[in-house]
Amino acid sequence: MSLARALLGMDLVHVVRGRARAGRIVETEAYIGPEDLACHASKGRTARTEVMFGPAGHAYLFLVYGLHLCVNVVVGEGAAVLIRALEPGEGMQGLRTDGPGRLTRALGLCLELNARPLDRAPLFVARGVPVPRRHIEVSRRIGVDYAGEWASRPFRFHDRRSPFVSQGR
DNA sequence: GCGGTGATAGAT
DNA sequence: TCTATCACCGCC
Repeated sequence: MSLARALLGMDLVHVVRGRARAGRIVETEAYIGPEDLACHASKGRTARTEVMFGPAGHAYLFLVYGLHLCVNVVVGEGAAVLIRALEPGEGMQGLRTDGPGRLTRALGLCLELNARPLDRAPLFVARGVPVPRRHIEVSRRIGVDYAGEWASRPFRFHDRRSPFVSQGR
């Protein structure tokens, strides 16, 4: 929860063949643990969700709808923060980064990056300028209507100054 | 609005 | 083995 706010303004960087691709995080969602029915960890500890129960600061990547990768920062105890939108930075000009599937494609991520630490290359979060609380807008999470009351919890965060926030509903 | 696509989890 | 489901996106 606090991490979902703290990640706003930080840079997500992927180094591919010596070239960095980077973007500033402007939209996140918190998935708070096994009790959260929208969180994959609500299935318990499985081969897929195990990484969310591991060390904080590692990556949780998964494929959704057979086409799109999503990237999360692991919090631990079954919790993680989904990165939903970036402002294109180094090596990302002209690419769309507004949306969890678009940004993983723009960064060139792949499933093999799952469970890797996010404090070193090839994929890492770099210090940026934190978004002040007054600029953070809070809303319900996108695309989790199946999760009952959990779908309406205020777990989505975005920088209201950014034009690169996703348009999902 | 609708369908593609494949990993996952649970059922059979 | 089989089947339903899915933290999305591009095009109609």
